[in-house]
Amino acid sequence: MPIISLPDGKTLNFQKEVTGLEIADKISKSLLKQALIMSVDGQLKDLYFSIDKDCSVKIFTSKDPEGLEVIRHDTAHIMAMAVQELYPGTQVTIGPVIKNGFYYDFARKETFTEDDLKKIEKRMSEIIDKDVKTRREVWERDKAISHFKKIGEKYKAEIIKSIPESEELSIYHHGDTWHDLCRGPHLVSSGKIGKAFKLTKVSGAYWRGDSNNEMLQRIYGTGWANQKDLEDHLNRIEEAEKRDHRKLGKEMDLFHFREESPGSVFWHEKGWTLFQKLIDYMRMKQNIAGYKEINTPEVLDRSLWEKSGHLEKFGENMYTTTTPDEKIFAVKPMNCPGCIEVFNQGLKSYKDLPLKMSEFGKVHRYEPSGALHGLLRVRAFTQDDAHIFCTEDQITQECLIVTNLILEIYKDLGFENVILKYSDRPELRVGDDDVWDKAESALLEAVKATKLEYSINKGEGAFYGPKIEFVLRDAIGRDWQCGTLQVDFNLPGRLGASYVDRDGVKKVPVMLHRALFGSLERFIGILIENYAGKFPFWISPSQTMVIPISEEFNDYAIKVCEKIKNSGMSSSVDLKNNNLNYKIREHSLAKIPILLICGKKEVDSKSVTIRRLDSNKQENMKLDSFLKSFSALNKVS
RNA sequence: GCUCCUAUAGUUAAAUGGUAUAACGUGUCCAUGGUAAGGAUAAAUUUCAAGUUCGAUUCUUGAUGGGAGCACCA
Repeated sequence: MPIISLPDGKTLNFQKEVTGLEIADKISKSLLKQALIMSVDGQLKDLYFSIDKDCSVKIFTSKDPEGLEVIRHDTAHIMAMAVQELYPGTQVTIGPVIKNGFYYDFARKETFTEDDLKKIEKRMSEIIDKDVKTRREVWERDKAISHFKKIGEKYKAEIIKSIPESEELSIYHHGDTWHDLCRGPHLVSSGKIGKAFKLTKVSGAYWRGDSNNEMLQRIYGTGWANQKDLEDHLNRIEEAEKRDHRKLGKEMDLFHFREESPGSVFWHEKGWTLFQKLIDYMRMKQNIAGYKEINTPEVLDRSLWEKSGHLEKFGENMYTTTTPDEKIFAVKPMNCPGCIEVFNQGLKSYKDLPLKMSEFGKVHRYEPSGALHGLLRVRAFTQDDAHIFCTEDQITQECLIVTNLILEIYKDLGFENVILKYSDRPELRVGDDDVWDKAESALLEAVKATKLEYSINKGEGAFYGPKIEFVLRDAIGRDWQCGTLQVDFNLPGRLGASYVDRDGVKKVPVMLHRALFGSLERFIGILIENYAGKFPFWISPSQTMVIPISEEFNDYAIKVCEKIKNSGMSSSVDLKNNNLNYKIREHSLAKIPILLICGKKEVDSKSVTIRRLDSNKQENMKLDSFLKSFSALNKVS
């Protein structure tokens, strides 16, 4: 006689075993129609799961995340079913729910084409229209393994072998012809899925995510509760495409890439201006924070990289170069060894610590070709790097100071939403475990002290120490990993760094590695996408454009432009033979924040009429007051 | 690096087994203008290498670059 408690506190009494469907029916007809899945004492179950004892039940619809997830999961199953119907001999592997949708990995000799996706979509639609019923069975391990082997599904058989003995093996049947090994739960029938899904792309993916394994074909889909949500999602993708920094970089004449040097940026004047502005800004902030800026060579003898451990642990990513007399040098992939060499000049005392040395160092890393992606992943980039030499006692405090600096800088650039990722020791590493213990606990303590949200990534630290990464959220809700802070008990010792402590004994300092933007190149890519190319006035690479209404006012326009430049802002004057409308359109599309129009009225009153980007309001002001108020805007407070 | 897709004026695209078309941009000329495209005209293009073919920009193979993922990662 189960008594079912509902989320609103009410209870329902039943005379005998009861299913989720019956409970929903008892609550209301409309809930029965909308019900997708339920939780029984917090555990998600199929709606036809039979309940025989008292428990609390919650029924989910497409409005709940749980409901949406099961819709996506079922869509993945129906997709696999459609694929196997259309392409016999295709093996199924795994098909999980992911953000915004799902995918399923298949093993098949022939490749899936875009046309195939359309055919699969159509077949899925037909299966959904047929509203085939779902049925769950529990199988014996051995039966399951031999069954899947027999029908040629060797991947499924392998999956079963890796499932712990203690777990129940459930098989879901969709209709009479198709079944899949799955943990579930699933919808009652295929009709519940609805039609708000779309297969989006097909690509390769390694079996079990391991690049040593064979490659499968992965079909991605997006799935939603209703048509509107699907459209909204597709619109969001379109919006993101409009902001693509590779597209905007070309349109706005910021940079380009070319075959001769894949993954290295050719900065154009405007892009380079942006780059330099960020460096100027960082320099100012770091000066205040007590950093000493240095610069070290880009090409260094291989012996240094052997000593530091880079050649051994990072060698696959390093460029080396041989001189005419057969000496081998490496192009630096990181700035740290060079920085330690600077630290090593002259005797250091404990009184010098913490010693903060910054470097805008250009590093080269031979990244796999498939990883390259515009400015976001390049082979040559400039780090806003710094190394802080300190004692063990100072680590936590220094980490906190760094974190605050990072947050302040992100905020100035328009990013207020920051989370942390903490990564501990990787498999491939230098240094003893007790040293790692110390480094990890000191850094984790600092992470906790920031009171920011953080996640832990096991085994993803640098080869010389644990790290935290700073992830910021942009204007359209995407997360970007930028800054990093790493605690290093290893490299200073390897490269012979030391300081004289209070007791007169030489000791090895701890080194903190930190970068705030991470890579200037990457950060600029993120900035472009965040602002859709419409930069805040102070970092905009072309801040103002002066437009005379006709040739008659060229002299005045030139004078205005000169005055703006003399006040430290950038300005150009458009003397071309086009009409005003044309010029306004052209420079608005070029995303110049301020246009200054000069005609008779302005000449007579020594004023300018300004037009701000994305506004058609005309603001007339005296030239002097323009210069004054906009110079103030030209720096962050 | 792996799988799939892809490569045409400066840019975005179109077309074809007989060397290519449009728009924007650029140059020149006319129009001298008040807040998102005034008019005319000219110049400019098939990634590279092999193969098939009488003939390849088009078909095939390879290389290189680019794209979507995977793996790797700032």
